[in-house]
Amino acid sequence: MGRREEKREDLKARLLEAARDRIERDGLANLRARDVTQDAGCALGGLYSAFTDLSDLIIHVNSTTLKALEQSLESAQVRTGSPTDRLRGLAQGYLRFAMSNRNLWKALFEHYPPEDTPSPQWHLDEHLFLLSLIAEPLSQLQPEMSIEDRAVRARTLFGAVHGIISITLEARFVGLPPERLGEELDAIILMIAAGAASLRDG
Amino acid sequence: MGRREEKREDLKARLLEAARDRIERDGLANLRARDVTQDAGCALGGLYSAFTDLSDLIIHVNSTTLKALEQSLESAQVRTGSPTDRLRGLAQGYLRFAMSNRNLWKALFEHYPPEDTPSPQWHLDEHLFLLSLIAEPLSQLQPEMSIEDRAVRARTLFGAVHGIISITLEARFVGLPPERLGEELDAIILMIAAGAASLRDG
DNA sequence: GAAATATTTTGAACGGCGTTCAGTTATTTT
DNA sequence: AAAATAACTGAACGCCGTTCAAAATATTTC
Repeated sequence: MGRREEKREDLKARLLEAARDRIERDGLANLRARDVTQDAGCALGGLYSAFTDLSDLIIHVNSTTLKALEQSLESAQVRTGSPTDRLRGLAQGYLRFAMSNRNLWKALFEHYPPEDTPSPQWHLDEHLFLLSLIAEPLSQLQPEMSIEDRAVRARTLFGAVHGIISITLEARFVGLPPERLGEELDAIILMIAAGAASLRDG
Repeated sequence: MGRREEKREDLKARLLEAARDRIERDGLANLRARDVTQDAGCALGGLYSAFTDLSDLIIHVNSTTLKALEQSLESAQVRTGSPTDRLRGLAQGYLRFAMSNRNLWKALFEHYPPEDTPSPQWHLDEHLFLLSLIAEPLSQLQPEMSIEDRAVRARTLFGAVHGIISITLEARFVGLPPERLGEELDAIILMIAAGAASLRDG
């Protein structure tokens, strides 16, 4: 029987859960290898038999966070209504997720892998669903745009929405009053959609 | 004579310059107290007589970067032309500064002070010029808006522009192709301005 | 099932880091 | 010039991620 593989997978799962819980509770900056391995019930070195290093473990936590975000955005009714309303729904859904999973969400962007080991391609690819969710309503809003241009524009829109949310929720320097985040986000999407239509139709 | 104060100020200046150079060359993540003090020609402990700690030194570097950004944005001809063009100029100026001072610019947002010592108020206040630069053309674009709402909206616009630039220049996950950053930024500003006008005028 | 072999788990030890502080040196005061 | 005061020095501390020889455990062989 694959008794060995079983235990290995079990250890990975326990470490993943322990790391996730720690990040959720205390934030990524307070994550310690010693804490995680203690919570997972293994020795310090065990981390390095299950994962490459702490960065690899964090990437796997971020991977589960991205899957939860994907679920959250797809289960919202963002596939109905006008293109503009769908974009608004996406932005509000992203905001809702960020607010109710703040530390996990922040960890998505706070973690910098060591310079000699960039994020693996499979993890980079996990972000693409975000862009396809945006690109779809965009194709109705700006049907004359090429697919490539739309892909670029989807990234631009994500950057704008993410930027507004993150300067506020990271609570650094020039953030908005949090209670106005929702309306401002909505206003910007409305302006962009209206502007796109107005520039398109002359 | 104030020989003591002189030397103290001289040490501060040397440390500041050394830290700035290191950040500029190698990025904030590679800044080391031992490197900085060696470059500045003092012992390791000297850092802690001139500044509270390394975080304090970084904040002072970021302060000089903000002043340079302010200079750069104000010397650009962003005080002429239509409100929309002024916003476009600001966004392009911010982009230009970020690209030609990438590591210093990144350090503005990469540095997290220790949790028990948040950024001092004087440094938070140094960011306000950005908002006032934005708020001014905004007051022409949306004259019916209250001052408070405009201040909030200025933060929103900054977040959007900064977000688009930073997801690209930080080269993580969902960035744009860098060569299209300028045009996308411009397109978004144009859409927002056109959208604002169109929603305002019906 | 026992011995031999292969694999995993363990945690003390390592090197690098920011920070401290007692001892030393330099400056100012009397 | 002596005393008083401030500044500078760098070895030492504590914390961190990571390694790896040794111990524990699992698997294979006979």
